[in-house]
Amino acid sequence: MHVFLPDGKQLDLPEHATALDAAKAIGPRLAQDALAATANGVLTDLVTPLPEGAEISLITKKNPEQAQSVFRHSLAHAMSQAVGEYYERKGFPKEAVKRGVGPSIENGFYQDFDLPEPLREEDLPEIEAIMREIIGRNLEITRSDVGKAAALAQFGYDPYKVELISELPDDQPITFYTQGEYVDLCRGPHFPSTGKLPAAFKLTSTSGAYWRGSEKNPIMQRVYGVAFATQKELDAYLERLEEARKRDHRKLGRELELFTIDPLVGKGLPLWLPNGTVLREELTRFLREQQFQRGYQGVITPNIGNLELYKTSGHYQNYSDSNFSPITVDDEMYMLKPMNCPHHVRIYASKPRSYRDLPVRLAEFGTVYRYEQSGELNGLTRVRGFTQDDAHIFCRPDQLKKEFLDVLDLTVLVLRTFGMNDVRFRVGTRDPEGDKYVGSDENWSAAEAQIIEAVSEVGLPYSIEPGDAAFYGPKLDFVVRDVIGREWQLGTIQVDYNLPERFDISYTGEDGQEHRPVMIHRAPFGSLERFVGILIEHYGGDFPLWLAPRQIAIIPIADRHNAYAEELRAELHAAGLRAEVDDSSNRMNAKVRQAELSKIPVMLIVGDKEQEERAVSVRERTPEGHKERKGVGFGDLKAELLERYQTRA
RNA sequence: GCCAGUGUAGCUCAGUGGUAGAGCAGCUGAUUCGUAAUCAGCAGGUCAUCGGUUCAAGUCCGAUCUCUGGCUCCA
Repeated sequence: MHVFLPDGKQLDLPEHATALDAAKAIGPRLAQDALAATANGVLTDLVTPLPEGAEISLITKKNPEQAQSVFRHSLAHAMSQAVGEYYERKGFPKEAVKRGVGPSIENGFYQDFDLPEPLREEDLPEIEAIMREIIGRNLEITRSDVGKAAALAQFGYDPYKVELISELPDDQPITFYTQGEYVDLCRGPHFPSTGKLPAAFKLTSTSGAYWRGSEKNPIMQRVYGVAFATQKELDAYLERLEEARKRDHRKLGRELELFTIDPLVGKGLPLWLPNGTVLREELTRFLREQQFQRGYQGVITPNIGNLELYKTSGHYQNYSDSNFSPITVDDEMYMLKPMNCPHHVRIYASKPRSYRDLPVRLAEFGTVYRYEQSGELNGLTRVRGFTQDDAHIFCRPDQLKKEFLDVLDLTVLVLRTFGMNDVRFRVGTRDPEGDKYVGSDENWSAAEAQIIEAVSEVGLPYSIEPGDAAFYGPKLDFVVRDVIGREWQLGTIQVDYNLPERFDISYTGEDGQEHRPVMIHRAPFGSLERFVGILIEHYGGDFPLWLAPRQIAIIPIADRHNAYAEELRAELHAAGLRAEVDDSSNRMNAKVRQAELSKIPVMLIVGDKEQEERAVSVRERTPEGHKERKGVGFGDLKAELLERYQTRA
């Protein structure tokens, strides 16, 4: 057989040759240093036969980062072996440890176990030590092909492996990887020996995980690890985690007094504190202005509705798991509203509509309630009661695309305003196998095509995710990546041919006939709770002036400057700015520190000099630290701050 | 909901069966100071809750609740 090297040269090799054979043919030094390889761009290891005519490239200790998924996978095996030895040392027989899957993942790896007794997080350092022993033993990792019957016999004690092996085709050999005493069913690829695995790894956490990801299956114990080619990369990753902890909106939410969650009020039901309320009101004001410009009309609807409303809309039947239980009032059943759309449809239906009236764009900051599983609740990002920046556009089919593009434009504006430039679009289409969908195939296909056309016209990156659609129509979600690389799903736009049908709404066309409008559901922020949660982490609590709940701290140097400070405060306040005076008996240094810790973007320091000239000394927080300006005229400064506030700069 | 962990003052945390502690925040007093902590004093607690073991429980055991990390789910 023959393969091709990266420079295009052909290399002749014996039949069933592996990447190691290829390396040996090139030189003994390369064979020594080789860790893994790619064949036709796909990662493979040194012991798997190469495909005939493949373009191959060897990965050595010079570029181990190219084989990340390979060594992470091998580290999962090393961990799996270490956990086995850990329980053997505790006196359990070898068969007591049963294993699920153990793949490489982003940043590391995990392995699922069925253990004789639970593993605790404090046991992880010991497992890690055994892993390092296994690496120290420099065990050769070998590959072997076994027949199905032999494989079943070998893993007879492990029901998970038996299940996996049984599902493999009968006629193909099953591959095993072996290192020392440890054998595992595995497709590979793997590093050539445990001694060549990088030392830059760390076991981070344990968790429960259902076998094969289904709630109906038994729960297994999962151990997570992170791993990189070099210690430097591992350190950088751990630092990033640390940074994420500092930015955690739950921590900042408490420190900056933005919101609180009180178990007596109810879990998943956040209370917005005065500072957080300022933030939220700035956001809604911003969006209201935009919506006004774009021809939206505000509406207000109640927080509960007659059960019949949700039966008509289908929400009651389709989302029974996540609705709050109905309440009986007199002889009727009511439910906390899980969605605003049924109410908005009834507003549309409140009078006859002509084709001349369309599009009708109804907007509401509408609060909805959904039963989320208790284990899912998380700060502001996952709650049971939240307010959507919701709107429903009722339009003629020929207006759909224009309306859709306008919504897309609004969404992009929103994301840009908050500096969320790293965004991608996710088009959720039908799952071809699914049966939860309502409406005709024809309408679904039309809507899916419209969305894809609009998104590609805007020219932003998008992916198509079959099965991600809502039950009533396809949707477009926006996923942003924050400053530390995490992805968040924010707003959504959904085309809906179904609700107009279910509620039998119509408009009178030019031809005098009744026609069915199309609906667009859209929420650029998604939920205000979640958006604010993400915004807190995005800015790390350092909000731009227009959003900062506390914008200006006026710091008198001594008590005799308090009156002047108060005069400035009143004037800024009258202009609509949020200013406060720190008239405590602290020294100025302490007042500056207080303002810094509260992340107040602008400090005005006033002493004798300033008071004399009706000036201020300005200290502003910047990403690098702070910036100082002395002797700035107060009138100029007020104008400057007002300008920045009003333009949301 | 499931698995594991966690819970001590408003916050951050110490307290390994024998008298509940510290720093910060708060209050009072003194200090009036030029760009990240002035000093002193005072007050603050059913150690999540309920039950058990013990002469004695913040500490050991059980149940419940909260929160955390995951899993599953997410219109």
